[in-house]
Amino acid sequence: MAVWLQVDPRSPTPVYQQIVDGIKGAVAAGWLKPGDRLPSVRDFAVSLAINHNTVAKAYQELERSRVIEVVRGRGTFVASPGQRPPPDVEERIEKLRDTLRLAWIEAYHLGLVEDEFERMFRQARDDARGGEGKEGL
Amino acid sequence: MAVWLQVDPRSPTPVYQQIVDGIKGAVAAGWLKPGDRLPSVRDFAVSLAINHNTVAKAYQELERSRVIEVVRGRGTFVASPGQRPPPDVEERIEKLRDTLRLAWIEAYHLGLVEDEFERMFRQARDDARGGEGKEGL
Amino acid sequence: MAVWLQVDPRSPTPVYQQIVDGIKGAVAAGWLKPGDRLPSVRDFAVSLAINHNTVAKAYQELERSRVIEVVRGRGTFVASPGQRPPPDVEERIEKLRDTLRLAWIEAYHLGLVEDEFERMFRQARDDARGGEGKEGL
Amino acid sequence: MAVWLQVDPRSPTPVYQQIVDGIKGAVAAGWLKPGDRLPSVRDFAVSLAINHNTVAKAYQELERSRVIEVVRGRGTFVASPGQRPPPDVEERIEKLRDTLRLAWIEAYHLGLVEDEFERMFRQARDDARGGEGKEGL
DNA sequence: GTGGTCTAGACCACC
DNA sequence: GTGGTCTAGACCACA
Repeated sequence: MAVWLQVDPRSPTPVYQQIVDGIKGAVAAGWLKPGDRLPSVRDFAVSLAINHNTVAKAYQELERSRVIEVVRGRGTFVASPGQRPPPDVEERIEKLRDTLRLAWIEAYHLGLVEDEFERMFRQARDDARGGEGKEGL
Repeated sequence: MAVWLQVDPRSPTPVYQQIVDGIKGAVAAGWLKPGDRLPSVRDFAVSLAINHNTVAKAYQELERSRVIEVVRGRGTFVASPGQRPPPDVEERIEKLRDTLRLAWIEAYHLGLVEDEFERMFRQARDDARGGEGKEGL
Repeated sequence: MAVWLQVDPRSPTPVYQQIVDGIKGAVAAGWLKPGDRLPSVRDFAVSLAINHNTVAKAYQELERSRVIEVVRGRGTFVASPGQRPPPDVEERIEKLRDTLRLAWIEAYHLGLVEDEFERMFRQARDDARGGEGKEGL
Repeated sequence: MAVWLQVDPRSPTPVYQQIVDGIKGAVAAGWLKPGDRLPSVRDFAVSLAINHNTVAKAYQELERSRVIEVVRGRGTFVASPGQRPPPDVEERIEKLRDTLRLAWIEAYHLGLVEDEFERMFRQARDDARGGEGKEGL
């Protein structure tokens, strides 16, 4: 419960964003379930070897995304999915649509044919659902 | 040849990246064909109303991606696809794989079911292939 | 006498503040009348499923606001309105004035026109006076 | 253009929130107009005698509220109202409704009669519209 | 020069 | 104990 997330300070992706992605992924894969408690910002910061403000920023973003819920003075918990959808679902879906469009373009320029890319797409689904552990199947 | 690309300085996506995406997209859609000549850095900068350094940075990135070829003294041209694949294809494919994985995760948190997301994926392919004009079919 | 107040630990509003608001609201709506006895700190804490220190803090604040009166050894009672105004009325009125000013500003940024907002203001009066039960009319 | 906002570090309202409120107020009053440029985070921090991170946090919140727009590398500008409403308008309106309800309750406990409070409400509108300067009339 | 990110260390409110 | 805020100072990407 303290090694399931790693962070690369040299990545172009901001560290707080890596945490956001990591936790969203853990929830989607079923490793974290609604009601589960996340480490405190300071504990998490220690185990990730980063500053606690960075974790706090990630938690705030995750709360805005309705992935987690902060209970005053008690801690941070995984939210129940679908209960309160994020306020900007529409925009996020539009952004996701654009991400897919750009992915197709990138695939074209990397010389991937349609079949290959569709296989990659389905493989990515399995990876997102808990690759190694196969929890999502 | 100067209105097919628009750039939004207020977007969170860097302007040079918008140019890269725009040109990659135009090539993938078939609007730009191998051998077509691109505007000069300075002309392009003027018609996009941005700094020419920004266009230069985009062209550099596009050359590294083997999407365009700069012929000193003659101009900049769309490259033939697949001739000289970019040196870091492996890395780029890995990044693309990760993009798709994150997209599945995001879809989960936006409450999209598998069918919806797969439909979105195929729709994105058609959009990437020239949406309105249907050139790519 | 124990279900008319609910508290949400996940709300950004501190729990003790929710209690204060709830009791002030119940008094203003006429659900609680001068002389009515409030639950003991410990009983209230049990029925709200929270720490008793939190209830105690709420009661302290309510006493400073002259909404309730604590009679040592006998219990806690709803005070008679207007008898002993809180010592800092001026300050509180000034704060209320500022709240209204900020509300107008927020209304502007939410695109509400003057009429809409005034209607909302009057509707809020009816809500404060006991919404469903109409006791305050 | 550098003294129109003051900040009180001892206020219970967070400093970044004071900045947010101040700028929202200046826009609502007409002191700041769409397209106007705001001071850079660092300049503003100096003139407010606070840390630049605090200003940055306020700017990010204002951007989420669609009150300002950040143009990469160029600066921060007042947005055109109503163009892109904030993604969570519904929730904000609900919160505003609750604010008004609580204001009525508070008014009751401060011994204000209905007429007085309605006058205060209209006075607050005039204050929000640029009190001293009367720009909004 | 602009905003964005991060660190190290501090204080505070709340429970 | 929890998260939230703030400071001082640093580095980076972008235009």
